[in-house]
Amino acid sequence: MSKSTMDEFNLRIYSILDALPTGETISYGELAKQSGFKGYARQVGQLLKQLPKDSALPWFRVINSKNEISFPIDSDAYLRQKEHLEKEGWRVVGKKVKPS
DNA sequence: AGTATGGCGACGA
DNA sequence: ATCGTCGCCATAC
Repeated sequence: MSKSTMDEFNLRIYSILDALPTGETISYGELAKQSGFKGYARQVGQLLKQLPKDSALPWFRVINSKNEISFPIDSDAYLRQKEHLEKEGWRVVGKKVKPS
């Protein structure tokens, strides 16, 4: 993947994520697919992990295809994501993100 | 150049 | 529901 292609990829991911409605979630793979880069789920993860902690983008609305938070249960990141999701009406049991 | 490591995903057992 | 195994692809050594 060339550098310019990557820039394009990043922009699309940001754009889609920015437009993702409150109360909704999306998977890494789905994001990748919608951006036109099917199979780039891991790259989505890589991109999101470099976002500043106070980013305006709803990074926490991105979970894996099994509807789980992709962080170790005891990590800080896990907790932060859980808080956010619950604040938007989800119930988080372990790693599972369930509708309330 | 080869290997390990991820905020992943699909499928089979 | 859970655990392996593979496939996937950029990054870091």
